[in-house]
Amino acid sequence: MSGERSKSSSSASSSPQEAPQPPPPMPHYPPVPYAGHYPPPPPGYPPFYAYPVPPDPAHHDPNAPNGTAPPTVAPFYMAMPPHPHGMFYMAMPPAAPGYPYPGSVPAPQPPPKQKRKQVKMACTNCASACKRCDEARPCERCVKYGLAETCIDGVRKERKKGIKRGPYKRKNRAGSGEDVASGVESGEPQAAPVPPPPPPPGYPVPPEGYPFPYMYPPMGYVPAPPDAQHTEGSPPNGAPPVPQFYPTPALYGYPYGAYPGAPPMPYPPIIPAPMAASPNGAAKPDAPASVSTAATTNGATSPDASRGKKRSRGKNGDESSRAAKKTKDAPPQAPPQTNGGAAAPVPVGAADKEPQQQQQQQQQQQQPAPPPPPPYPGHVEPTPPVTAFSGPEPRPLMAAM
DNA sequence: CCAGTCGGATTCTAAATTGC
DNA sequence: CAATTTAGAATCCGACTGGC
Repeated sequence: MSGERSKSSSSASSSPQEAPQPPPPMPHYPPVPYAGHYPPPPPGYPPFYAYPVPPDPAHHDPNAPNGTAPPTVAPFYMAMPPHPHGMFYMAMPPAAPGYPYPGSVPAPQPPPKQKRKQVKMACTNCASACKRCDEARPCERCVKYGLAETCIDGVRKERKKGIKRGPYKRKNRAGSGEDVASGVESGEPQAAPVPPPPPPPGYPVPPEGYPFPYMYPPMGYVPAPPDAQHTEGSPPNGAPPVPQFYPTPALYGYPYGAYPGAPPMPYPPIIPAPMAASPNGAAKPDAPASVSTAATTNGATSPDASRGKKRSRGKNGDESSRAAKKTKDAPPQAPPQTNGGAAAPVPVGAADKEPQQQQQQQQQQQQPAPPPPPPYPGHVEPTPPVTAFSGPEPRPLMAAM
């Protein structure tokens, strides 16, 4: 995208060849004075304790990409308090509009960009310089540069007439005028609020006004998902895979110090599964990698990356090029594609995936039965990098009842 | 650092079309 | 004829360069 600051010529600051970057260091979690056993105890253990994942060379996959070493002390896992049988709610804030991660932290919304206001007619000087003008004559800029004498309005070219247009496509107006009025500034048409699904049979109804979504997870341990991360524990020679279990994500699933929006922890190591554990251990290189890649894809999307500019300044393009630009009515170029160019860098798949995932999640939430379908109920899509969580403070991940 | 240059996104606005 | 849609034209943001 874009010349990316074609400074490459001026300052070969960065190495010419993009060497594979090591995965970003794991966030430093504070040491936890817990020396509890590992893996976690069965239900009934004391609430809220954490422990480091012990190094386990036996689980180190020598073939792991990037020579990923087995985790030594991080991540920390935090066990959650036992829940009363029945259910618990996982409080999740409603997804921000357009944010493909329902239940996660609202996307860091950039401050609403102020709409550009332009003058009806820029003076000739400003217009030629492509600079901001104002209504005054002489305009501010001309005064500043001593061009007050020549600060005059340009002449707006007459619009072409007789342009044929196709049939107009009516924009769906939500019927009421109020709608239109309010929609002007609010912008996107908001999807109708979806009523929370009723709790599964046998489960109590969540309290009035409780934030949706909530979960009715199975208690205890659930079978490990048929996830690539865990398939390696399967016995060889085609024997049926040994059922592997691990706690539900609510009981077990967030790194110590997790905060809303933190990247999801990889599936924890298999627990009681007899001698079968993922060679990768808990720290699949994907986890940190996801952070790093996401960081580059999302937050770090350099501002100019979206602009795709190519600046080829002709040496002598001074006024000739300018003239060429200003008289660009001459070449009947391809239609400017009014809106198309603005194509916001929206992750193509994301928008489409969102409803599906939501639906899937909801469906799964309505099935309290232990056997979870492939997409693990608590499965969290790789959260976008939390570059700056500006929330007041970590929210309780869930509220037990 | 500042001014000049300029590609292209954004905004404006008039012509074309629709609906009452 | 007013309202609405469309698209041509203008504005100007922001990246970039060169001079001081």
